[in-house]
Amino acid sequence: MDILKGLNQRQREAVKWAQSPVLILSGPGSGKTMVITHRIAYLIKELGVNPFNILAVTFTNKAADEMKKRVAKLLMAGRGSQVAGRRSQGNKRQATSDMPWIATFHSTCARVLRHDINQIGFDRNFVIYDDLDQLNLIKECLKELEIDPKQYRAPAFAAAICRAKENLIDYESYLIYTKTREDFYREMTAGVYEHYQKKLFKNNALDFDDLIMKTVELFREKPEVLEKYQERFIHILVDEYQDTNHAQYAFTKLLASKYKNICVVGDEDQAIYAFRSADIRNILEFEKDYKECKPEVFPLSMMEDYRSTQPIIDLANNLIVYNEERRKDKGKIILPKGKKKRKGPVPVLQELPDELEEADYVLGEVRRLHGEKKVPYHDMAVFYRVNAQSRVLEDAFRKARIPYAVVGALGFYEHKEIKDILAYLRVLINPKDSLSLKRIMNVPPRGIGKVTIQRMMDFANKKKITLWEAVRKVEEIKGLSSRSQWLVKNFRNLMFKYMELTRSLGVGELIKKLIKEIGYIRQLEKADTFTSEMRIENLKELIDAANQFEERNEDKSTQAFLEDVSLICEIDTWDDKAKAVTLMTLHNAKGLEFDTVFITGMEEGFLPHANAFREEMELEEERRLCYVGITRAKRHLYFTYADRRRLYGTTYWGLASRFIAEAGIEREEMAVPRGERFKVGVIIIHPEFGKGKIIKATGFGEDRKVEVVFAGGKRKKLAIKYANLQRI
DNA sequence: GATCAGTAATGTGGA
DNA sequence: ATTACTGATC
Repeated sequence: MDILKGLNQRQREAVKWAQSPVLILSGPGSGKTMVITHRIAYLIKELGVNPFNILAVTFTNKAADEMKKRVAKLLMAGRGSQVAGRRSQGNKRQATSDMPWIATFHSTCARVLRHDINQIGFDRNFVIYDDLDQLNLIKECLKELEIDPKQYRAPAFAAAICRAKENLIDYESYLIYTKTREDFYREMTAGVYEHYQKKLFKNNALDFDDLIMKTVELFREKPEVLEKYQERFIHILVDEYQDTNHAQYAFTKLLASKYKNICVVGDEDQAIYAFRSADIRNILEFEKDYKECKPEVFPLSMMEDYRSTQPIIDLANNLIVYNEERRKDKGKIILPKGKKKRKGPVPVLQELPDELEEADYVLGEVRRLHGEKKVPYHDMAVFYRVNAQSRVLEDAFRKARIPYAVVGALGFYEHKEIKDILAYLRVLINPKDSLSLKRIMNVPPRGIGKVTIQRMMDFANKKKITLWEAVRKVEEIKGLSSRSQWLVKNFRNLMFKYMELTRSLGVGELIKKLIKEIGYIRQLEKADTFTSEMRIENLKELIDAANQFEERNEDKSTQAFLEDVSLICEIDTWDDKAKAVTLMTLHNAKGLEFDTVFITGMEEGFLPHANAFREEMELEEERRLCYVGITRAKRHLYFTYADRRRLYGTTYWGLASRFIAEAGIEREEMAVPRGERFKVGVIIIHPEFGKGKIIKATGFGEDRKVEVVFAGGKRKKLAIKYANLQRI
């Protein structure tokens, strides 16, 4: 039973229980990844499940990679002794890989669609559009629908379409929905959505949300396809279940509906993606969904924390009880491992005059901890709510010559030069991709200007053919000068040549040759601007990445490479072994841990963010975000806020975040004037309701009123004058 | 047709 | 502050 070694009782149960759907509620630092990986290993080694029949879904590639590594390690250990006991569960025909399928939702769906999307009338060679491509395509739609892009913003349509897809609402449904109410704007959105979707189809492209939605569509429309995958993925595990949206929920539900061997792991207190339609109810109501879930056993909650010291755990617990939308059944506060309190330094709260001094303060502490406490740089992180806050911090780190790494901002694959080259690859694979074709036709400049491209597009629209076909038939286009035609023909020959080469060359070699032939680097050198050098470096890195991809993967095709890079996100490429302090948003911080954590910008309007003030639900999400931040810290934790903060060219006058008081981080100066006894954070006893904590306080003296959360979760507004409260 | 300069619009979080 | 778009100039 070596797989169970080193696990506590709860964790063992979670690993072993294979007879029903399983919900595991895992608090921060409770060994969630360990449970998932050990469960996978247990299924394979102890129960004889074929790895081929296991699917584990995560939200980032980084999490997937980490999980793969750990599973591989577990499977390697004691190899040989267990193999004899392995019983294959069907699917003997198919090649058995030693490793289960561990990947993100998006790449899992992409893979399914690569195989079977033709069954619902799509081309299997589709390309994947990122959000910038999406935005450009929507702009095209607006133009064609003659909607004034100044009056109606393209990003607003993009967001609406994303939200719709995340909830599995296709444009037909969206249209029907709008018909039931008189909403001009929604009707317009429905029109854009329809047009956008048809254009995607013409380009043979899918956007991110399509990957999930089309897979669900495929499963629903083709039961035989669904069954194929149900037989393939007999055991399903989902990580970060609290962050699944409706589409992802439907995907897992469909897959699991046959064998019901589904194990989901999550923590609603760490749900921070409602803004992209993650639905916290998925985890709150898991047992309703899966009736076979044994309520006497599950949910299994793991609230023992192996990560943080007691003072940090206390703050996290203090803060999170202010949220109402939580599962009430798990007595949910984090407990230190083994009931033994781990001592540690008291978290620090520091007020600063402005964002520059805030950065200086952080730097000072980084230096001190590095020097005095020997905390390595890579074990420290600075968190902030919005990406824009990173600039000042970066400057400070650069000046101080302390190594740092920013996660976020502009990702490698979002750089213009990289996107240009990738657009070439896309067209080579899928010439129907008119958006990418338009992008590269004159990059680097080869004399094919806007007018020429517009004429070709008009021609294509008139003849109902794609832009690429228009390129092929350029001789037939009237109104183009012979010079233009000649230039287009040259471009066409170039593309023909590379379409051939795509078949014979590896993707690394292909990119290298292509960049050279089109003179991309030459043109950058000529431009010799501030960024040229960096861009050339980036291109070299791209070639590198392609070569590495070929080394690492079985499928070395350009197609596979494109898919890989399309689905990479920023956190995936961040290397935590680098000897650098990490700067990132609170959203990116989930799932990570550091010895030292700085949470900066603890101000009303930033954390909680001003856009979250309207609804209690949104405020709770901000609180969870703060909770996530706090619980990343193993030992040292800092909060900073600035009285005055310049951002986006304006000055914001900051008030200390309400979360500071809620978490019970007190500074002397923060006490209410005239020494009010009943202030926020104070624990009281009420003669009728018992023990509670003050979460809001208004008025002074005789008029003092407080809002209290009582132990059972009840909230009451009380006047000090009448309610006989005792401080404890 | 390419390039540059000035103007206008925008700013939460992300696969 | 940065970027996207427009119009004027080469």
